Amino acid sequence: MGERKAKDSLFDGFAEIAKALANGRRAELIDVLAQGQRHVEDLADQIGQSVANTSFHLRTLAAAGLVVTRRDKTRIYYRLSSDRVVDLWAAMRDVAAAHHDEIDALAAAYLGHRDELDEICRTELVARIAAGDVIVLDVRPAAEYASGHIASARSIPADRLDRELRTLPADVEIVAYCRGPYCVLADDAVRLLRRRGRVARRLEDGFPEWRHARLPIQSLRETSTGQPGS
Amino acid sequence: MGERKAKDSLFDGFAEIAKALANGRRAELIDVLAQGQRHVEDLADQIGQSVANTSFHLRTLAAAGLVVTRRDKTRIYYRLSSDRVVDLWAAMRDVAAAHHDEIDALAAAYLGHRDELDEICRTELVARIAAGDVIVLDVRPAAEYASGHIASARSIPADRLDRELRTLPADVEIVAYCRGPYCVLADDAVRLLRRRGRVARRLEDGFPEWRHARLPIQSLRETSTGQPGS
DNA sequence: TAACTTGTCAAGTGGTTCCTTGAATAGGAG
DNA sequence: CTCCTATTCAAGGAACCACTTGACAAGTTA
Repeated sequence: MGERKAKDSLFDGFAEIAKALANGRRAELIDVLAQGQRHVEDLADQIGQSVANTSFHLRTLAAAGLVVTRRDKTRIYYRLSSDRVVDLWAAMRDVAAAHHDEIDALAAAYLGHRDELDEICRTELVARIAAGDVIVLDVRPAAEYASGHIASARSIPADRLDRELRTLPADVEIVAYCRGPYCVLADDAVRLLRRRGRVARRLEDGFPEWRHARLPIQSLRETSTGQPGS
Repeated sequence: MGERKAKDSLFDGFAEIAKALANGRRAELIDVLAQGQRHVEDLADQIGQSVANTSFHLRTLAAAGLVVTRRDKTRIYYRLSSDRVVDLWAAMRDVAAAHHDEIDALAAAYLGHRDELDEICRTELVARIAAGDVIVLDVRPAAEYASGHIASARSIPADRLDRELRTLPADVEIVAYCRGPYCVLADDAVRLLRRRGRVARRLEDGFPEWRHARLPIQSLRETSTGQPGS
């Protein structure tokens, strides 16, 4: 094999990784899987696609080595093959946010205006948790909370928040968080809480970034869920 | 616009970034541009493609915001739009090396066996440079050396090394470096130097990683070349 | 201004990707 | 063993992508 051809093949190999991420639906899958493992039907529902199509996308990701599977009873669970994939996904969002002009407009269209939400940064939240004068609220779906969440956080999925609001003490500030910087769940939660007269803010980014910063986390059913090692 | 549609559009936007990298030739372009700016004809030569096709690929990268252009006299120079793009490229290679089984085989086919080359790590090289008992050799093309190189390094492009060997003192260890972990230039240089009876090793990774580690660098023609700010 | 250089555009061809529909598997449950 | 459920496979059509060739555009130099 010629040197040129060998080099081309190697870089085609690198490009395979990018190809796997080069589709909006697969990007959404990575974003969901960054929260923890999920089964196919669940993922199909998350990205709003047919099960067949979702299965196809998952195989594409698996072929590129970005996700791996595990069977548990009748379900097949997919998860990211390592934290490196989370880093890659974060790097992609960073570049997109910094250099792809359209992204700002698209993010605004999806997320709405964020200026008034007063994000709280991770270090400040750590201090507030230590001081004990704040409630940390995980508004992601229950399965994601089970897979791993901020230590001492309480779970109220976004779609049940209005109903379960009464179970939250009224005189303590609430900090809501969700999947990451491009997830609406915490934004919507903060807006709802404020309409109901609570003092609420949004945590910067989301759970994967908190874990990446090696801040304290917990998970339910430690053995069967949780995140990749390696 | 529905929430689903807005979310899909946003993630399609992220996928645009990956699409730009989802081609081996474009990946090679990024790899070359990580060394510094280059003009189109030069880049076409580097990736072994026609100027027209190279121009097309460069526009694709530019549309995704990964590269920007600057005209200088009759030439148009492309460079990466920021260091974030270098990070993204590094993250991609990391994931590929860790999870895509094929990559190992392809890398071996292109690079040959590296075991015998004894890489030296960056921190060790910093100490050896301070001690002054080593020659650092940049074997990349002259244009890349001019755009930026390890402080105190000397430039002898790989294709001239055999002829200019005599200008190197015989009793000092030589450390060669090039573009990065997937570049053959330093490997070939070390092999050649050893055949000629010199003591030589290869630096881990290459120049972009050295710069990323914020270790001392220099460049010629500081104003017109060099790397992106931001 | 005219001639030249460099880079981009346009059209065409062969190949690949995405998503839908409907059928096939592979395990677990009864 | 048979049924059932979750997932995967296969076929097909519309859309998109890579690379070639040859023409065009935008500057620079004389």
